[in-house]
Amino acid sequence: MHAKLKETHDQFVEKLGFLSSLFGFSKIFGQIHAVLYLSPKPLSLNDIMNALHVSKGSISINIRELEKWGGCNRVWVKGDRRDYYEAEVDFKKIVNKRLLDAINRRVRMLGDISEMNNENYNWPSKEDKIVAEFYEKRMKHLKKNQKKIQTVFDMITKFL
Amino acid sequence: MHAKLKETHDQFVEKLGFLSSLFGFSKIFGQIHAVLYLSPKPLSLNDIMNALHVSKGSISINIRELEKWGGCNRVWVKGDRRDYYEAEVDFKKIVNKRLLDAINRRVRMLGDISEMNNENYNWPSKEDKIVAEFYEKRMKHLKKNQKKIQTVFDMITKFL
DNA sequence: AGTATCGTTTAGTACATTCTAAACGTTGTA
DNA sequence: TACAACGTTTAGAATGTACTAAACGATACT
Repeated sequence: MHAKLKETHDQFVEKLGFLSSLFGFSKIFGQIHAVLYLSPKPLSLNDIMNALHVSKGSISINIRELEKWGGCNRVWVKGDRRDYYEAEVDFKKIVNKRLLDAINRRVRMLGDISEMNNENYNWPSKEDKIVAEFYEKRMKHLKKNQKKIQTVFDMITKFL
Repeated sequence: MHAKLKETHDQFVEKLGFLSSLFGFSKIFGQIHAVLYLSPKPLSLNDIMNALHVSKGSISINIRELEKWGGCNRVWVKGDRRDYYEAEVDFKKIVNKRLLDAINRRVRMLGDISEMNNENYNWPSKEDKIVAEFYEKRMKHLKKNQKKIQTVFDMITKFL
């Protein structure tokens, strides 16, 4: 392959790997997707290994993670024992499959926290009652904001 | 303070710390915000230190990080040398200040990557030309999706 | 001036993460 | 049945991150 194309390929892989790490995934995670994304045909573990120069075990683990997140699909090549993978290019599928779910779980977690409350408790001291009321105020405030975030994510889900 | 309130407090701190770590921040980062959020009055470094039982240095670093992200404000208490902090409770401010910027930077990075191209290059071999065309196709596809994501984030910015 | 109290910085350490290399079980093949 | 090729798992190493404790400079007070 021409050196110029190799350079384009490698730069793309590197940048997507970096971006992947910024989003809290591992670097290889993004790099594997990049390699698959730039390949016209499905690739085996060994192919990816040669492309990235990382150990087989590391790829094995990361590609399953990538598959879980909907970033690639396992394809069957007739007469070949190896597993082949191709990049999932439908952005909608990638996002919908798990990403929005994951974020949603976190947003709902906020809602759960805001459910914590000490209302209707008979406080022995007056100071405690004041603190309890302040906490209650905060919890309500939190719940309000959580609902707003929830609305935003519902909007996104519908838009994509 | 009543044991029941203490428990509410500590659970809230723990959960927000956990949530913080899930979003890629440090645990303490979220815990500090939680402590400030549940305090009716501004707190000093020492106050937070006592509340969380972590070293002063660690709090110093993390609270400045929190301040950068718009999660708290430094307030001046007349006649007191210490720095005091209070939680930023305006959710809009927290998000707008840096969070959306940070995400936007990443989204735009995707756009930059899609600008990589080998168009109008005179390929010596026919195979290289085919690969180059495939790469070009992918870059266009990437750019299309990047624009979609960009639109979503513009929507969010306007909504919040 | 001398001292005490701030917040910051830093060197070292504990911890978590992520990789490699090798062993492993499984499956197809001679 | 023995062997080769495959993907997975795991122990250990390398790396990165996050904390503590202590030193530090700056500031207010006596």
